[in-house]
Amino acid sequence: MFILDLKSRVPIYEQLKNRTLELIMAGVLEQDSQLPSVRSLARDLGVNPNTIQKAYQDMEKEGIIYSVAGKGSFVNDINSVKQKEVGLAFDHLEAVLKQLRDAKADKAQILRCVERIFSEEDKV
Amino acid sequence: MFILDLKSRVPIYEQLKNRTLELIMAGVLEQDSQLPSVRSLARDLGVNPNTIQKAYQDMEKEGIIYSVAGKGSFVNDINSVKQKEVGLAFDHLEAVLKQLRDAKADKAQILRCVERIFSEEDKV
Amino acid sequence: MFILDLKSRVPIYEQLKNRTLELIMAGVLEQDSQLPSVRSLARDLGVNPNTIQKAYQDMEKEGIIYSVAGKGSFVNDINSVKQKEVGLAFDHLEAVLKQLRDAKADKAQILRCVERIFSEEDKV
Amino acid sequence: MFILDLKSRVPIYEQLKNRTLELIMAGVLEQDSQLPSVRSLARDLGVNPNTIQKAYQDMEKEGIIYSVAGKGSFVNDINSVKQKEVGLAFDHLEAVLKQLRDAKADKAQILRCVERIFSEEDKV
DNA sequence: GTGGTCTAGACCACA
DNA sequence: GTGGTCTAGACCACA
Repeated sequence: MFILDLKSRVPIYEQLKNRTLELIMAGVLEQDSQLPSVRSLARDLGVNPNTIQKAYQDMEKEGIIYSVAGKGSFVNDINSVKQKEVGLAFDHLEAVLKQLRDAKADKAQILRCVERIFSEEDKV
Repeated sequence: MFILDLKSRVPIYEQLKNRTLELIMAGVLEQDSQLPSVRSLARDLGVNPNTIQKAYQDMEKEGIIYSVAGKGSFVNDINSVKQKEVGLAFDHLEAVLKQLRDAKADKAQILRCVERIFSEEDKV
Repeated sequence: MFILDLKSRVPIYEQLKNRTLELIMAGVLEQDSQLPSVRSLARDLGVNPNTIQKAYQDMEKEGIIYSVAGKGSFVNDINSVKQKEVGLAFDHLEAVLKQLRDAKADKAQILRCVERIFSEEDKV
Repeated sequence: MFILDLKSRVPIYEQLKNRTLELIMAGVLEQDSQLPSVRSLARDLGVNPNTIQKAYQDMEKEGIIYSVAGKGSFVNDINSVKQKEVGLAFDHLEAVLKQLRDAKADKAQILRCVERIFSEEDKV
């Protein structure tokens, strides 16, 4: 479920956060479902527990997950997370569209791209 | 023409590269037009010459500009640069669209976004 | 393993890149093997860390190595590197042969040279 | 006869020297033939006369040409020049062959390369 | 510990 | 003047 690219320049704890968000957005991780413990995930991924810890702490600060002492970490209310993610994605969309417009890209090609992506299946 | 956000986490030399690409894509910097010299730009922006140097050398390695000692730095053949940039932008577009699709975003809203951006003026 | 000629007009960071390529081509540095850290190599060679950094970053951009902050620098997929290097060497060979041909050099002498080099041992 | 690549990183005065040597090696410039004057060549090439001057001075120091005050610059004894050039070319040949050998390149392919180059016409 | 960014400032070759 | 190389040393994020 969690896969890392150790060669990537993206920090491992960022990869963990991104992957968790992906799993939430895709409905794999549901509200209040438990995340693997810091130690077990560190062991499975062959990574320093501090790195997992940092990812979890970040996500807790951002309201994505919550921790219960002695029990573990759990997925928080999903709707607010989803809403924020979609908002960010629309911001990115705007930025890319502006870039394409300024580069005199073909609007029709962009529309075809939208149709194509939305007619494909989604896989996580 | 060149503006920096010193508070940004984006490295200064990256900002310079991005800005130069923007100016090229917008047609402000034309083929073989001369860029400000390393030292003069450093002075104008209040930045160390080494930082400008790094941006310029990066861009030279990427084929965006060419530098000749004793003469200055100049914009390279623009078509290949433009083509590559548009290709990258479409890659980004695809990624964002997939993200929005997986998040069950409204396709109609995306199409409205495209129309809106393309009906606005572009400013550099 | 790494030796510098400080008197040479060839920049130090270029010498480092060349030497690394030699070690890769000779099979001394294998895929994913770790290079000395920027600081330790700088100390060993009596050179500023920035100079090592420049060599490593160049090689990373050229796809020869990959660097991950906090972990180190490692040799990348070797086959593509080897292929490119051999291609370049053949280009050089062609250029030199043309020069010799134009200078009316003796073809037999060139062939003897080939035989001689290929009957010698290679040392790295 | 003299062509420059202003985008090249090779200094202009080096390009001038290389081109002059090429013309000598190809027999276009014969012994005691006169080179264009510093001023006229500078004008023709759109280059600073100091740059031409530097190339001529270098070549005089290296024994390739000689200057007569008030008359101009002339090609020196050609045999010694040719001999030195061929010597250098063989040094390059050896270096490239060693590189190819260490990279386990195919000797037969190298021999075919020799045959091919020597069966082609030479053009200056 | 690791690599990445940046400043300050020197010295070089070239035009 | 131009860009290119290098030193010395600081501070940062990440593992």
